Amino acid sequence: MARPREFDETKVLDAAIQCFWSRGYEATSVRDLAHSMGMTGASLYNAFGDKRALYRKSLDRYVAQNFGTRVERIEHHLQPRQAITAFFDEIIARSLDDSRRKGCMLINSAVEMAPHDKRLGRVIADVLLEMERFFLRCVKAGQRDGTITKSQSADNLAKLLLGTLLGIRVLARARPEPDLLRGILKPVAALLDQP
Amino acid sequence: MARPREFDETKVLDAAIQCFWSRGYEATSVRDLAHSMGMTGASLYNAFGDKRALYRKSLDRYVAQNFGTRVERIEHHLQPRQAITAFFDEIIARSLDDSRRKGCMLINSAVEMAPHDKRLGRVIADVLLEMERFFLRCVKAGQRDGTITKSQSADNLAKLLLGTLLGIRVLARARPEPDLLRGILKPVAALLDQP
DNA sequence: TGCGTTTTAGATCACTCGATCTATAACTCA
DNA sequence: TGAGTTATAGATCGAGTGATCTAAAACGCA
Repeated sequence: MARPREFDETKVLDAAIQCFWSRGYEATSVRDLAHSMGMTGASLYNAFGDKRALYRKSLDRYVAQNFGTRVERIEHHLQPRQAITAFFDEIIARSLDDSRRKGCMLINSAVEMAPHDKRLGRVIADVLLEMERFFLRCVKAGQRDGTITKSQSADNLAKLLLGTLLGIRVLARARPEPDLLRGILKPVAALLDQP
Repeated sequence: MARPREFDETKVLDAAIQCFWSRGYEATSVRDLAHSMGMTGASLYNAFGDKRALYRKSLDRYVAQNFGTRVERIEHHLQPRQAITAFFDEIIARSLDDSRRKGCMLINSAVEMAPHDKRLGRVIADVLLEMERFFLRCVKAGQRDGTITKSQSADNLAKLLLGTLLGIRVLARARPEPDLLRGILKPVAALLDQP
């Protein structure tokens, strides 16, 4: 019983993601956002609250679209050891095919926002914990079916995989060299495969 | 034959480092900097050029003070395998004893600045390459004296150590948990020690 | 068609941004 | 001491910041 919105919320959120993802939070102005989202500042504030709330919504959607779907797709279609390989192959391919070096928005957030915004910091930490749990499920399953080494605890191997993921993603922003990123992964893979 | 500066360049640079380190480049204003450095904006511009040039000088000094001296100290006083352990022990201790979660200014720069500032990006990439070379020297020496595995190439092991370093440093900004950071390192150490 | 509601668009708020100007103060050397 | 040089302090520049206000436009329902 009132005027409906002229914009598609998911579409304008995707535009906001692109802004925040490539420039970060501080370097993105509300005018940049409004222009890219095809709306005026007033509409933006009316629909999303303030800049920080818009960032939170953008990050939530980014995580759901990128991490959520990928984990589900990989975990349901591959054996545990292959799931880990596939996950990292995709990450490395993404990092190398990223001409603007945007990296991963979640990890960028972990660096720029987590220490200064308590609430956002918790969200980010939770997602990183989910990632660790994904790796942990893969490692445990792999240890059960004999495709992953039992020489190290599943907990520590999962933590190593999480750390390796962040390392690759961050390093790619400054040194997006195929040999470097793949070289990091090789000893890790060898460790997992060790009898 | 003119009026000498009233400030100590190294002291005001240290103050600038603290600003940029804890808040990042974009979120730090020139007024923040001038206040922390105990000088006016005009003097700041006169002495350092502009904000970006000041950031470069701050980062240079940060790297020289933190990375340069640590590498030299560790590499000259310890055996190669112990040097790697000591390096990471120090990094983890630093990450856990960092109540404001500032992390590593160089790695923060790699995320915030490297993709958007070509010149600074090269500087950062060069330092990361130096770090890789430090690890490479340690690994090669360790492989020679039998304290580090030869099951993996020294190149890849050095890359792994660099990636692990970045992973730990970034993860600590969102999840500064002792078990997590130490857990990452354990499988890496086991891999190095493998016969 | 008019009422109530909500979203628009554009102007504008006070403030802060990086950067600069001017005038004064502080020094060296002749 | 006075000429020349440089650093200082404070005011201020235009542009841009996040956020808000007002008024017009677009709907559903009576």
